[in-house]
Amino acid sequence: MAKRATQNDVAKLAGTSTAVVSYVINNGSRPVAPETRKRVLEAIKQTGYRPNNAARALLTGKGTTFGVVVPDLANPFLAHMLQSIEDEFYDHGYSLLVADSHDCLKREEDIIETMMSQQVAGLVWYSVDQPPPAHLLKDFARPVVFANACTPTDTGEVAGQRISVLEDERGSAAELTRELKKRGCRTIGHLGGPRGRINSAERSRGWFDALDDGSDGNPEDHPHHLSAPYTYEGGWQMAEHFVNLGCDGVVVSNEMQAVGLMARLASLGVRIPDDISVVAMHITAHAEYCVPALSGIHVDMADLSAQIATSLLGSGAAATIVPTTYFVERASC
Amino acid sequence: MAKRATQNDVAKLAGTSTAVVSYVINNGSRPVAPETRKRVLEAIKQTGYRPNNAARALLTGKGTTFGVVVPDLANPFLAHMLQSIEDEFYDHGYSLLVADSHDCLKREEDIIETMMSQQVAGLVWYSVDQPPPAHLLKDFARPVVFANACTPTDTGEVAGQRISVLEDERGSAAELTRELKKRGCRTIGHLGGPRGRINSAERSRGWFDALDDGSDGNPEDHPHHLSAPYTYEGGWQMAEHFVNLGCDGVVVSNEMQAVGLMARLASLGVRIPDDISVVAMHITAHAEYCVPALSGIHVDMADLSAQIATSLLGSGAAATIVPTTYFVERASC
DNA sequence: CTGTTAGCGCCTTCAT
DNA sequence: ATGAAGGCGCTAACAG
Repeated sequence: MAKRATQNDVAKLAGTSTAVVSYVINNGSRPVAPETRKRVLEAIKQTGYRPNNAARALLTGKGTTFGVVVPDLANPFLAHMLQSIEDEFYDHGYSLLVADSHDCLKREEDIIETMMSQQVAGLVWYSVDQPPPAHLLKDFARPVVFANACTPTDTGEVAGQRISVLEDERGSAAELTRELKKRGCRTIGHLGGPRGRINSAERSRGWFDALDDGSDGNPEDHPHHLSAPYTYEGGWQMAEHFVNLGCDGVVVSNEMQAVGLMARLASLGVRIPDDISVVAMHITAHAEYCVPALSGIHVDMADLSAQIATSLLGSGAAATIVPTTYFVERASC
Repeated sequence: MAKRATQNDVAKLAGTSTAVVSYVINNGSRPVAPETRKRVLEAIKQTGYRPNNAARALLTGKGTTFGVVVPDLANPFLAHMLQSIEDEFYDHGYSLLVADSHDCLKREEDIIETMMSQQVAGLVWYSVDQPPPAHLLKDFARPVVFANACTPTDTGEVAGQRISVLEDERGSAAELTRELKKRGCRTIGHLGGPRGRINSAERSRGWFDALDDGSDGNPEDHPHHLSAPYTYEGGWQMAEHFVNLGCDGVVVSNEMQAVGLMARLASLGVRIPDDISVVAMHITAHAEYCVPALSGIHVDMADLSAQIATSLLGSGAAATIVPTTYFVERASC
């Protein structure tokens, strides 16, 4: 095992000191004579030297790595988000530590702890529950983005900057409902996520707002409201219920659910959109290739990740991020 | 910014030395008096101490992080693979550094370099091209899994252990083709990945084997062979060509392509499987919820990641991994 | 402009 | 069973 070359090796070969090598690497931190720089670069090439990030992180207390925590890597929306964020951070020379909480609070806790241990320079946290257990971040003196905040997260007194992504999920769900109404749907149901989650509740509330059918109280208690996990299977299971309820339109809170629901409707011989229209929150490229193509709310992910990167890397600018979203009409409604 | 507690703080509070704290953490590296251990654990809790992984990595030269490199995080197959690997490594207390090469060689190179800089303890590498540019790993004295090796990767003399995932893609593609024949398909086309990639060529070869129509030469030159990127769009674009070629069956080399292809066929009014049957390589949970449900080759991902983790963590056991695959029949054929 | 030096937090001999 | 001390590779002072 050929040991990896160190700054020392390079310095020796270039006939200079390790400090100068450091200056050359961190291009521009200190002026270096062009001739010396050249010798150093040559020596680096010769030895195949690569800086040791662990050492740098130890010294500066700040790694070149950001952490990303999501509840389900196999969810196309989150996969897309991850990809987009990775892209952005790659451009800035940072790496990503990625973890999947599997929608489990206990595991999420563990992951956050580990990330802190790993000296990440910051965190993107798509939390399982809302509001996120921000106390886990106590004296984590690095910026954190709450990727699914919905509502400003009260983080109290903390060490590092805290940024919330404030998407108007309620407004979007209402918009979807109105789009269905506009197309003549009379009985519009809603498929929400697991009960008790605040972001799911926001979407239910939006649907309820636009329904405006005179009913009152908790949207989740409305007869046309159903709940399921954010999975294909979840949507599949609920499809028949909507048919039985006599719905001619469904607002689905998640793309995976919508795909499962449409597949089941097809197998039941229910026509989309003739018999039932379907629209969904947070659709991805996948939606365009459903049969029929799925309509719904799109998030401008490139824009969102750019904003996330900016706040995480920049000097503590905006404390909230508002994603750009828009309704995309396709054949499903 | 409350500075994070160090071993020193813990030692002081427990009235002992940092060495003992270290012993306690690395449970069992050295015997510690039960009573002392208790005091130390108490002090850890009090101070909120968390080991600094950067320091550990610097000292031992080996981090608690593994790298994963894939060409497209938004590809459901790869997303599933990533999730499965993450799961496995989480269980063993390791974190994952994830990067997306975007199917770009230049970027892949860069990523590999970065990962080495980050002192990863090993690498899972789903390479853009085949064979992978293994020279990038020169004197990387850690285990590496070539996740899409197809054929044993000749790595010459290297520092660390090199493991190849040898899936019989050729055999699987042939199996798919035979399944279509069995169902009465007469003119079976193949949609391959980008030309020139060896793993795509393997699949084409398998289709060609089973076609057995007396034609000769390079499968990619067969009139019923088409190529497209591994995307939804790629499949969509090619659908009409297969219709024009008079195909009544298509073996698709990738799930995303298959989804795009089926969507386009539906929009053309072509019935699946009555007019054309479709089968695909490397399908995921998604396939079950296509309309119609997509048939194809499934990879036992839990098994695969377990094997990957074992070889990466274990003491240099198997140098090759053979994934378990099986054909799943659904409505698309 | 360049060299010297002092640690960052941790683990691992070597003593005790 | 425990403590003291050295050093992993690097950067940030501080000299020159």
